[in-house]
Amino acid sequence: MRYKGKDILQRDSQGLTEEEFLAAYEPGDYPRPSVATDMVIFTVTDGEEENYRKLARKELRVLLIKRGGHPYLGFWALPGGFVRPTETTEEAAARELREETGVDEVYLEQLYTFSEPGRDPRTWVMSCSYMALVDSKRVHVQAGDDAAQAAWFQAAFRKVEQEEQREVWELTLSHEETVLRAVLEKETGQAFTESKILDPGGLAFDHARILACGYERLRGKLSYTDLALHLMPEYFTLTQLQQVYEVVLDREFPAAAFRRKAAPMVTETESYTENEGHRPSRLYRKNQS
Amino acid sequence: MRYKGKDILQRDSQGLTEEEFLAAYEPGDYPRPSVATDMVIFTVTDGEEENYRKLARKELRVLLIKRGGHPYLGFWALPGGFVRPTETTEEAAARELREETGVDEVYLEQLYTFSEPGRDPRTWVMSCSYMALVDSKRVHVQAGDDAAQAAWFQAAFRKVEQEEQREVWELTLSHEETVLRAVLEKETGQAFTESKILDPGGLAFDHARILACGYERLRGKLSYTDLALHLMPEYFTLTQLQQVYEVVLDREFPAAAFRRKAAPMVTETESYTENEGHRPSRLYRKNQS
DNA sequence: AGAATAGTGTCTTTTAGACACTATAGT
DNA sequence: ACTATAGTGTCTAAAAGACACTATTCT
Repeated sequence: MRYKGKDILQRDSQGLTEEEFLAAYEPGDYPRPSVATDMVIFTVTDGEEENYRKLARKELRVLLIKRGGHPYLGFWALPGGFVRPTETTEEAAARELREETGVDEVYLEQLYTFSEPGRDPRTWVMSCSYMALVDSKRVHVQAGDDAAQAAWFQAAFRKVEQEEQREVWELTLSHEETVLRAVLEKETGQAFTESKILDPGGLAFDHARILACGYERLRGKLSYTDLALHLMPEYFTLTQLQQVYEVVLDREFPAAAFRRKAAPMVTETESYTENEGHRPSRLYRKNQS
Repeated sequence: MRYKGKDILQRDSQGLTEEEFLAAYEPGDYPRPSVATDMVIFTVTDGEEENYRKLARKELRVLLIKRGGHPYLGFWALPGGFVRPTETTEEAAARELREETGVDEVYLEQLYTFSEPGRDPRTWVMSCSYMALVDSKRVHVQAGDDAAQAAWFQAAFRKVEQEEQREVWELTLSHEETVLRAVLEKETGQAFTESKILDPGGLAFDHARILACGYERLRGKLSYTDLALHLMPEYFTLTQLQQVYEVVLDREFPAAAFRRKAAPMVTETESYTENEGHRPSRLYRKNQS
């Protein structure tokens, strides 16, 4: 008896108990979709230092994989793969993440399930998408089996047009010489799940929309959760944390107010940065728990 | 050419163009799950009036269907059904909603995709869940084909225990003589998507968890969006709107502050309530757009 | 000394809540 | 006149931003 209070002897209109029903059950020939997971994996890295005593600017990066087979051969795509019958979509995502980046035990959050019948030209494929936040120091990218090439693209996401009811957003992804520029349109007030891809900009499938959803979720939750801490290494300064907020939200914060707001979610340590060419900064860590 | 800038003549490692590849493509025999949608349909109705001149208290209600076949024969379940290959999950949800309640063009939002392999004892079934918000005046419940009985259950959702890292929540659903009481446990800070069902309380499958997710989403978004307006009829008073906030969030608001906050999302009309046994109240409507 | 960042104190502005007060139809 | 709700004005408290000022290490 799987279920508290369930009357296992109750019979249906055919006179069968549930046990008998399940023993006789044959999956009908309703059509079934393939279900894949696609992942938006975010990390924050240091950009170029301009000057020995200036701090390095932070950059938000996303992992993309260059497709080595049809469809979308040669296009850049989010890492992902098919879900197996013995695992949840989240376990599938965690498995893919481990295979692609070698990291385990990272923050993982389901974004949205995309199910437009024509989104994969091969067959009926739904994509259950996830967002992962990883500390760049723990990542070692490995090209997977079917991946021709994997790279961390610097990401930017900006509103480029604002009309009465309609907004146009541009997602720019760059890695060395390669620059991908996707353009999406959405209704004001609506989420990017309903957005229209005006230009996929070299991204495979509907991955521009999935990326936009990941960006939107990250930005939304940053303000009212401690999500940003999952992007930080074990020890970090409050200025580094502030820079992560600034690069993700694409705006600046006054230092005094930021420190007041950040204080309750971090724990102060007795360590300081050294040899930075200026006053040392106290190191903090995520709150215990 | 489906895709701007796509080089349709590029050949893969087998020497095939994408067109040739797709023509030759055979869906492999990877196992595929069935995908269903389950819907948390919320509405707000007037409770009993105690007194001819007192206002009726608002009640939050959820539509449940009594299962007429195995598995979970006789249990109460969320309305739902399987997704067809020609539609998105959202279209499937809208179709179910139309069949069950006769309403069209309502607010519909994807919640989460549940994929635990054992969640349906028949076979591998993922559930892409949706939340719908409908104005109770537009609803006419019709029992569907496979539904023995459909009913609007009054819903309440409360935290009943709070420990260091763990919270226990109780979901109470009542309709006439029937009272369902589900109990869920979750980690503090985590969402109900990851919660554990301690007692399903007479709800089928993992529907207690799906309901909890719907409640959580509704509560979360109420504070920073105009979601509540989808639960309102065309014309309503600010007090009615306030009551919707109060019944959903299970707390009271000071009227002056509430009216300040609500003002920007509604448009004032020149109509007033009549024959209420006290001072008439101005009627408002959702903002144009 | 000078550069660059770390960190704090305090003033102002904004927003949410408290609360008293006035207004008005219906019986 | 009384009941119950509608609606507003104003004070207070809390939080967010502005901004000036001090502190500290490395070159």
